Amino acid sequence: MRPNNYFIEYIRSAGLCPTRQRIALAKLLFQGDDRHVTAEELYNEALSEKMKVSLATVYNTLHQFTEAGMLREISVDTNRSYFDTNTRKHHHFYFEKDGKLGDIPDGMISIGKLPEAPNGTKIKCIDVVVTITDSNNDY
Amino acid sequence: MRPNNYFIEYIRSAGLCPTRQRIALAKLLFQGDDRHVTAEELYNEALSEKMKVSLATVYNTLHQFTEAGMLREISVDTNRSYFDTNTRKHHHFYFEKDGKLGDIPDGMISIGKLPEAPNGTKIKCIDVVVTITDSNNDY
DNA sequence: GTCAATGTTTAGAATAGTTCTAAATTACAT
DNA sequence: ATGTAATTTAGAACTATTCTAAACATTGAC
Ligand SMILES: [Mn+2]
Ligand SMILES: [Mn+2]
Ligand SMILES: [Zn+2]
Ligand SMILES: [Zn+2]
Repeated sequence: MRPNNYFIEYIRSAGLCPTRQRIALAKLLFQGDDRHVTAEELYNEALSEKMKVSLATVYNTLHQFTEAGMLREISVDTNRSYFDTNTRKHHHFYFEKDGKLGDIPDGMISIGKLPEAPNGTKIKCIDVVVTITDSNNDY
Repeated sequence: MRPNNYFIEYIRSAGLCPTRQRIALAKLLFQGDDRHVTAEELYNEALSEKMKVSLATVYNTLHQFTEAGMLREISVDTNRSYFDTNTRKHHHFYFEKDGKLGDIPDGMISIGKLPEAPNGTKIKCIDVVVTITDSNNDY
């Protein structure tokens, strides 16, 4: 159970004002284990904890935290964005059935040599997604 | 320049009726080199070739072709779906600047051993996306 | 060929996730 | 405390996509 101050300092050190909403959302995000959330999920958690925060603020905050390197945004499903509290290098399982993401520990997957990025560009990131499907839809 | 009949047979062999719209879209998709298109792009191509087809049909057709294994759907950007005419195993560059995809030939990347899929599930596919960014946004 | 049955297309409405707007509120340096 | 800049908010707007249900095309039997 981290002290309130931990979150305030974390937000401040990212160059953002530690507002009531940002502190509360940071608590939901960074209190426990690493997680993969959608905006809507986080908003609903906030509501059920009786927090006073708007959906727009949840979106703003998720993007600001991402911009600040506290979160990573992941595109696996074209319908919703996922935000990952684990910003270390790692890859993902995508469980199609329930729309959940799971981490694949780094080292579990190795990437061979890559073609060079064209001149004037550079590789920003490499994302591996292993999509998991229910095995009983294959007859 | 493939004959009309080629497309008709291709569509038929996928278990779909070779309708005027499906034939014309198949021509746009499978006439030349492999491509990565969005629904909107394909629709605009169709319009500029004076084809009579609706956007809903473009979406329907892309999904039916995907279902039938003629296309592969790719999620790199949460705002739009890409459809790939190359259904062989291969991975992608994503050029963030212009929203274009490029193929990474298979063999260029190697994936190490993976954790097992949980019981009752199986691995559907493994997708690697190498995001390329303009190198001048890094000071 | 005709015809019925089934499959397909379509325009436009609807949906859903996300972003925008501009007014109200809050944070914080002085 | 006060003023200024940053933040939040409700709701409207936006955009990609899907749905609806009526019109139309394709197919296979005759
Ligand atoms: Mn975003
Ligand atoms: Mn789709
Ligand atoms: Zn993760
Ligand atoms: Zn491809």
